[in-house]
Amino acid sequence: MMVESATETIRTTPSNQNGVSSLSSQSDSGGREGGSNGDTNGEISPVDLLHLQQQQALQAARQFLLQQATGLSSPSSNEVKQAPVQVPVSMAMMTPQMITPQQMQQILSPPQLQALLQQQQALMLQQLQEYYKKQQEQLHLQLLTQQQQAGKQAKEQQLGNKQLAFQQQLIQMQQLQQQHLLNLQRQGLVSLQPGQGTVAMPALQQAMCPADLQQLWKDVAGVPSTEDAMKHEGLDLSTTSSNSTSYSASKVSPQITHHSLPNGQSSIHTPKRDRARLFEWISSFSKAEPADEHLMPHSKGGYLQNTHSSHEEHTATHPLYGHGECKWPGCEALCEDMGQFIKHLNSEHALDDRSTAQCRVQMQVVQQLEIQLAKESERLQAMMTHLHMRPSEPKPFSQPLNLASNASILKRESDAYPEGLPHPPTSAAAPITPLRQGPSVISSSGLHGVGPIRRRNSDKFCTPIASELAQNCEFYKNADVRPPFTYASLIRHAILEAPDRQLTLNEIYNWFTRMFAYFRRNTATWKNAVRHNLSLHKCFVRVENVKGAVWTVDEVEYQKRRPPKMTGSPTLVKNMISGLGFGSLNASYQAALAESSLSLLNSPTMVNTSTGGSLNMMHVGHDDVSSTVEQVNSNGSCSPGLSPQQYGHQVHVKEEPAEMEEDSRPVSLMAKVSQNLVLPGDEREIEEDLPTEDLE
DNA sequence: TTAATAATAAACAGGA
DNA sequence: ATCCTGTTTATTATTA
Repeated sequence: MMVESATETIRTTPSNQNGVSSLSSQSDSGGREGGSNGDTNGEISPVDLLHLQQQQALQAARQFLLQQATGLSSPSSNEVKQAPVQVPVSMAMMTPQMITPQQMQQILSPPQLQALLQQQQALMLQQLQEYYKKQQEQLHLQLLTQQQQAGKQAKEQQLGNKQLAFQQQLIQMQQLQQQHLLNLQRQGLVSLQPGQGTVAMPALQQAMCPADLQQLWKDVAGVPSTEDAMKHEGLDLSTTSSNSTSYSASKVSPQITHHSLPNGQSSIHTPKRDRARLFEWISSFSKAEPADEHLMPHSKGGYLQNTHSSHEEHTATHPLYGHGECKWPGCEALCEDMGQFIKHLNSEHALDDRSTAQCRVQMQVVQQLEIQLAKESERLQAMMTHLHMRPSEPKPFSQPLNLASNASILKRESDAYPEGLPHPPTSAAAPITPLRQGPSVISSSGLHGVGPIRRRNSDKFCTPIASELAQNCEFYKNADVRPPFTYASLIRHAILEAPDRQLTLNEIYNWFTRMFAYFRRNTATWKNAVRHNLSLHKCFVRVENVKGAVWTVDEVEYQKRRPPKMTGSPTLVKNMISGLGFGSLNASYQAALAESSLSLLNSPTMVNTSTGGSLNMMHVGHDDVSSTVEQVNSNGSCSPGLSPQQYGHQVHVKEEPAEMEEDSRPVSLMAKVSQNLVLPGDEREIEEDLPTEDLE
């Protein structure tokens, strides 16, 4: 299901590229495959299923991460010129049957790649979880049966042994499952960038809810008691088994158990080998850490290292020690001083299975929290966006709009945003793209990563440049990928990002090189293009300054030069709306839209007379959703009442009231409308795919 | 097929 | 003379 939605994106890839048709067919089948697998989960061997999906996801993931790694492994200083990492693109060489992850990566925009990966991984994890759950239940059932039978037989020792075996199996399952999950994370999710990380790892969230984690902690903490009990051969099954069961019920355990534990012997009983493995496991994280550090400064690896090298540090403070007690999860042992704590740490939390398992869990907790943070951040952003543009947006045509329709707009948007799906980061900002010309962004972003290219699509209607940039800032900074934006939109963005919304040519250059690795080469080419754009487009206004000339943006002009195709009569607008497949769109809303576009047509003077905030806000708002947010970022002065002067002087500098926006307004409206409309639609699709996404 | 748009290349001018 | 900035024209590709 999720896979399908991901491939859906691919399927709609533009038909102008050689490999596209092949892509469609390929992804189509892939989508079906994934879907059917998901449905027949119970029938097909889960291992096969996982394998298949893992391969799909990981293949893409690997490629993506590779790209990231190459971009990020080099000194990440913005100014450092990076060796261009270019992926030779030859779509023509693509055979219909062969879509390499590389090509996928090139076709998909970073956010889309992320979305795809996340969806696939989410799917995998979900299915994994389901499968594990089944296994767990089965096992538990068996255990109970055994208990009953054993009870009847009244053979205490045998019972003990059997139960012990199951117990061990349970524990092993837990561990393996955790490891499995973590492996998946590591392969696909761990190294995502912070910005992108905000949308990453929903999969884990699906696999675990906070309550699970809590329970998990208890259970993992409970492991030692089992261990001890087993050592004494006098285990208290009633407690331990229930513990483990409750854990496993929510967590699951793998069938894989059987091959790692052929005779049901717990790893606890083979400490040497396992410790070696554990150590290896842990060090793998420690080693992996440096590379990822700048991506996830708060990464768990550091934590792990801290934990395990703590005895060497002996500093006055210890992250695991506070208020006189050990802060090791689930420990809370009282330690009078640091020395005692260290002692306790070394004795109780040495490198063993339990500690490692707890570490794993802690990692998951951290990731869980990161996910939560990401979701909340996104929600905040959506809220800000919403509050930002709403009050101003309806103004120009507030009369014709009744409250109800306004409310419906509001609702749609607010419904759409907070979901915090992996996809939305970009799609939320570029809602129009997926449906109307969905793939355009995709194709433009990576398809021709090198050389002279034509790409402008994302700029077509509502440029999601701000949010896209915000989301993938790091990506573009480091990856030698051409940003899928027009020069004009980039320049505009650069200028608007400036504190006083004006930049010299050189500053614009610097912004380009700072923000995009791609523009750190071929400087002559793109600089010429920048100059060309500045001169050519009326939306860029040159203002003589004391110290030279600066460039500003005339938002009105910028909006004017927007796609002419979408302009037209309200009927057209209406038709388009219905044509977009929003059958469910309520009629009054449509009418209101049409009407509002009319009112816009009829009141072109508003544009000029009202240099006030509302006008500007409208433009800003409609242009790209997050540009309002972006203003918050760029200069703290941004507020719902964005000072008109900020645009005001620019508007005045170069004003051509005569030729009015007979078309620009409807365009703006359309863009706005599309955002409001497509989002929900987009949302619906994804919602079906990720039913458990939104957990709260 | 056509028109609009964008990217690219390049010629050119003026100023520092 | 050279570089930077800015304007303009031409060509080509893409898209609707």
